[in-house]
Amino acid sequence: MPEGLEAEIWREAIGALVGRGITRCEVDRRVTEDGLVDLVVGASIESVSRRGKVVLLHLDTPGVVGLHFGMTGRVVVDGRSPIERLAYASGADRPEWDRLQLWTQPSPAGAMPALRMNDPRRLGHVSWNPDLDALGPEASALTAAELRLALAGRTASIKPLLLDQHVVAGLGNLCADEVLHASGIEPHRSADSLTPTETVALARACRTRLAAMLRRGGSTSGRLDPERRAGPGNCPLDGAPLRRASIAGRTAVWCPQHQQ
DNA sequence: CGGCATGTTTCGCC
DNA sequence: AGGCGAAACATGCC
Repeated sequence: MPEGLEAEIWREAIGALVGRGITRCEVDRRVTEDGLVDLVVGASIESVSRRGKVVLLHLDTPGVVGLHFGMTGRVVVDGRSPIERLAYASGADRPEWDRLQLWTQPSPAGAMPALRMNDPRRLGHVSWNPDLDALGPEASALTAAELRLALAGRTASIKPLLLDQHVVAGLGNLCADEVLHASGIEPHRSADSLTPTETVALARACRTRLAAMLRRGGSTSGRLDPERRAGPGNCPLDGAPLRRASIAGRTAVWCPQHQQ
């Protein structure tokens, strides 16, 4: 489930913890940086931010906790899940899948943790002072100039490049298909074949489509999503049968009619 | 049972 | 050297 949009939804929800002190922390050591527990207990959460798909808890200690969600991670804040509809998790939420639990003062009702990250597949991780320098520009605010620079000299297909967080940060598989669909670019196209007009359109699609999908609930709320679920259906823009193929190991869905 | 999954890192091969 | 694609990782679900 988690792409940059889900990270943004969770960032906002975790904002409810700003000003609280961390009284207790339990982690799954297999996905947590060594020593993190001792560093966070006793600290207060000063702010919560996001970079790409990473949610950042800024502490007064100081230091930063980075939450990365992999493919199946999700967040529960004060016992509430900010995203209810989980395509891959189908609502299951077993205690043995908890990878991080934070208790705070003030605390929510009962003895429940204020923040819990639950991740069955364990591809997510919890880091201390994550290095964010290598990340590309933010997809949700991507300018044409930033995209042009990010793609300069690259010859690979545009779809896998958009998924590379060093090139652009925040896009996942569903959103990458969505912005290519919206800007009329075929996913196999090599980056150096894009015209200036296409680059402008693609950057704009990142801003407008991601904003629209965020309002509608996240990365499963794109125009392609209903078709995607039911098998590659028809293009919501022109009705042509959608095509599905694996590109660089990930499923791509596109419209052969208007994506050239 | 086989195949697939909203992600990242690592490994060979150009 | 640097970029690319495939494989690996770990686990649940259809």
